Order: sequence, then C-alpha cells, then structure tokens
Amino acid sequence: MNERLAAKFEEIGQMLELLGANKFRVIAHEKAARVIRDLPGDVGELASDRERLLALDGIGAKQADKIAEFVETGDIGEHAELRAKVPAGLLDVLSVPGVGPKTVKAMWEQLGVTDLASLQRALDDGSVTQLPRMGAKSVERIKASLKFLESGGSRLPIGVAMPVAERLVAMLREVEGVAQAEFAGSLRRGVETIGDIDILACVENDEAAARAHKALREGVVDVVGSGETKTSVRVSLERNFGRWKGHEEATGPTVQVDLRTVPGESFGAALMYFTGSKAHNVALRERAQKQKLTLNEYGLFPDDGKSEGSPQSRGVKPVAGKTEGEIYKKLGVAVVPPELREDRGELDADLPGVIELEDIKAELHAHTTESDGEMALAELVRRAHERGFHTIAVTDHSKSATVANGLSPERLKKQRAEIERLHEQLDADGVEIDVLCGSEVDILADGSLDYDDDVLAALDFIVASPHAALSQDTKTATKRLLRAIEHPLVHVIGHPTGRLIGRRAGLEPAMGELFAAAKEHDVALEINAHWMRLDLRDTHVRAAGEAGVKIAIDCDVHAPADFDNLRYGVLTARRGWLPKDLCVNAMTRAQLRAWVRSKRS
DNA sequence: GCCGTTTTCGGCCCGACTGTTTTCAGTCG
Repeated sequence: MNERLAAKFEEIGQMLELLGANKFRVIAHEKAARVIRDLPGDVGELASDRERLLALDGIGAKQADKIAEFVETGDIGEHAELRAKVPAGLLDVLSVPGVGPKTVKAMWEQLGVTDLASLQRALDDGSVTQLPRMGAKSVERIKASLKFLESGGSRLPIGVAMPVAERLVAMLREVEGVAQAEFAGSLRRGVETIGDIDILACVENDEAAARAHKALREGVVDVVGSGETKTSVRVSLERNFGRWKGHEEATGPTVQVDLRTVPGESFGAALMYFTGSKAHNVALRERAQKQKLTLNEYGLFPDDGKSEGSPQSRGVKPVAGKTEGEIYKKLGVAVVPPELREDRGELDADLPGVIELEDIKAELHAHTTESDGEMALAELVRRAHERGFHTIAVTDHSKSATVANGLSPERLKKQRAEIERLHEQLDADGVEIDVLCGSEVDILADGSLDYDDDVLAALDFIVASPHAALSQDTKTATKRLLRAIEHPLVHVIGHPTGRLIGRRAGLEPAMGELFAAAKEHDVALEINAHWMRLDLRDTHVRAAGEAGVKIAIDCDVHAPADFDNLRYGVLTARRGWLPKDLCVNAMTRAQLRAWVRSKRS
C-alpha cells in the first residue's frame, strides 16, 4: 500500500510539473511520496488517525486528505483528473536521463510527443531540433539514454556493486599522492540497490589527481568522460571477480563509476555531499542556514553578508570541511552514520548506538550437504568458528522442500546423532562453539509448519520460513505468518516476506500485526542478509525495533562465501536503526542459550 | 503545498556541468 500510494503522489507531482504548476507544489508532492515510502508501518494502519498523519514532516492538511481518500477508495481524485490531462506515456519520457520536465513539456506541446515511441520518432526524423536549445549533441545524448534504458538500465543489487567499488578504491589508494579514497553515494549508505558508483579521492596536488584519473581510465570497458576533477567510466561486471586488467571488449553488463578528486581541506564536505542522501543534505543545509552558515561540497562557511557567487570563490574561510565529523559538530548535531542519512528524523533524534558488524557472534540459519548446502556439517561448523562465532545453527530444509532435498524426520534424527558426535569431537579438540540442531521449516500456505510438533520439539532451534505461495493477498499472508509466529516452538521467522529484490515482490502482510505478535511471543524476525533478499527491509526493521521485536541477522549460508553477506544484513539493520541489544546474533553465548531454551520448557 | 528561534505570509539548498548561447536555461545529484 505504501509503495502504491507513494507512486500516486510522485505521479501527481510529475503531472503538475508537466502542466507548469508551482515548483514548490511539485516538491511538496515528491516529499510526501518519500515520507510515505519510508513509513515504517503500513499507511493503511495510520490513515484513520488524522493527527498522526499531520504530525509527519511534509504532510499537511491537503496531503492528509489525499492519503485518507486513497486508503478509503484506492485512488485519489486529483490523480485521476490530472491523468485525464497528461498522457501516461509522458511520465516514461520524463524518466529518460537528461530529459527533464521543461524538455518533456516542450516536446509534448510542440511536437506531440506522448510516449517513448513518439520520442524515438521525433529523434529519428530530426523534428526535435525545432525545439530551442536542442542541438545535435543533445539529440545524441537522448538517443544514448533511450538505448541505455532499453538495455535494462536498472539499478544493481548492492552485493554486485560493492566488490567492484572496493576493488577500485583499493587500486586508487595505491596511487602516489592519493591520501584517501572512499566510495560514497547510495552504496556507502547501504541502500539495497545502487544506480552508479561514486568514488572520492583526496589528492595532494594536481599531478596526483591526474594520476588517479589515469589509473581509473586504464583497463575499463569504456571511458564516458574525463576531466581534471571528474572521470566517468563504465566497468564490466563480468570481470568483477577476476583480474582487473586488459582492454578486451566486454559485451556483458557494466556499471558506471564516477571518480572525483578533491583537496584535503574539503574532503569531508565533499564526502558528505556525495554520500547524500539528497534529502539529508537539504535538511543539513537548511539547518546551516538558520545558523547563518552556508554548507556546500567545499565546506561549511560563515555568512559574510554577501551573496555574489559561492563563499569559497569570495575567499571566505570555512569553519569546517576536512572531515564529516567536524561539520556535524559545528552544526550542533550528532555525527550521523552514513546508513542513517535519509532524512528520516536522524537530525532531531537521540540517535541510538546502532549495531556493528563486529557485534555479530552467531549464525542462526545455515544449510549443509544434507539439503541444498555445499558444505558438510564439519566444514560449516569449522568456518563458523573461524569467523569467531560462538554459535552456529544447522537448519537444513524441511520435507516439503523437495527441490532443495528437504530432510525427512528420519534423516533429521540421523543428523541429530551426527551433531552430537561432532560435539564430542569438538570438546575433545578444545573447540568452543555451540552447534544447534535445527531446521528451516516451511511455513505452508495455511500457516501450519512442515513437521509435526513432536519432530519440532526434538530440535534445538527452529527457523520457520515461507517459500511457496508468495502471491497471497495481504489478509491471507498476515494470517499465515501470524500462525507461525504464535507457534510455541518457533524461534525465528526467516525472510518473512519472501521477496527477491528486483524479481519478486513477495508477501505484503500487515507488518504492524506481525511485530505485535512477534513481541508478544518472543519470536525474532530475520533480516536475511543475502543481497538478493534483504528481507526484512530497512523500514521494517525500524518499525520492528520501535516495537521492541527481536531481530535475527542471518546469512542463510549455503556456501562458504555466503558468510561474507553478513555485511549487507548489518547495513540493512543499521538503516533500520537497530540497536545491538535487540539482535539475537549479538547476544552472548549465555544469553542466546537462555533464549533458545526458553522455547523448549 | 508545507511550514515557523524573525514569519500564519513569504519564503522554500547549493553548485557544477552541458550545450547552446552571446548571458543562460535545463538537468543533475
């Protein structure tokens, strides 16, 4: 519901813009869309309470009316009225990179462009050049953008982009005269998908900058543009895990990488600026303004009473800029970790100490060769121990998961015996790790579990997950998951919605009801750390945390490298403001044992 | 259309780049 309503608001804003409405009215709708999209719970649960709607930053009387109207009727009258005036395909045209509202409006009014197809025709027959300021280069740029969109110019999962960025950052740090290099943008904020990779390098002088830009240009698929302070290239994703060298033609998917070089005195300001989010930056700048300061990507500047050009061009000395920390400090707010910079109240909140990667001491969702994992039991346990974990839960699939070689109750018994033998061996070797004999039990379509209670009761640990029937309606899905949460033997609900990022929406249960039930029954909800899942998502985690629900961050380990996905789970947890004390994987061994056994008394 | 440590009216972040201009509009982040 949140997503659908947010899209409505976004479209209202875009249509208003194409009709030439006041730009601040447009911005107000964009902001409302973002606020609704970021809403922790379902907007439907909120809509009846007008006071709470109005309390949201950016929602006034008119927007509150529209929200209530949408929740009640499933549509917004204003949206329908605008839709009658603005062709639907124009919004697709607006999404073409490099084509903004002014251009779309002119194309529509003067050339009759109403969708991508008619845009393509206007480009091909040259009629677009009739428009003012539309020359040959602009036409080529738009054509290239259209091609990019056709080739699936969609956002990359964070797990695909991150290794590329880290490889390039490491390479840049080796360049002589480069004091620091960091990736910024949505990647640094830990967003689940990213559009391009922004890298910032702090250089000692112009020569060092030139070396850095040259280093990035060498051995990449395509150089989009290169100047003294900015270079844009496209990097092949397929050589992602191989050697970073060579000029051979790559035909596969690529990602755009932008490198900017900045001097040390403004590195912090630039890093902050390029990390965003844009909304966070705007909020910070408004705050600076109230304190008679100007914040830009060069630093934080005092007001000198002039307004000609930028402060740095007037020779004004910045009061901060070298580091992000000193800028936040001068503005009188707590240093905000990158993952929280979304203008979701982080500047006014008493920020909690959010969880960190090092806090995780247990993996509670792992598969072996008994079902669909790649590692035998002993190897799984050894690798968990090498990671410094005090506990590993062995949770192979249950019997209905036939494609994943789910275990029958008989095989489960055998596995239990094997784990007991392993425990004896570990004791003898002096290896301290708790190996929990568990299962990832299917939550069947009606909410019942895939093993009988006597089978479940014989296990130490139960992760219950939905795997099939992932298109159920909200009511059915809510009932299904509530039934699993209420089951007295269940510890964790694994990947609660079953979504796959960019591929499958998954279930859309009433999250507020799930959180209340999870809290009541002391069941943890999982953040599945695989970058294709990240389920729960960040906004869910925020609401769950506020409701006091326990959260598990699990890698759903199938292969050795899956342990490395933990970082994405932790990034998502941090985006959800998760404090360490709500995360079951961050418990001490004794705390975890106590919680695990509490379900078996 | 929203909002208030000057304000219930009059503001609403800041700068760079690009291509097209002959001083700047449009787009982006």
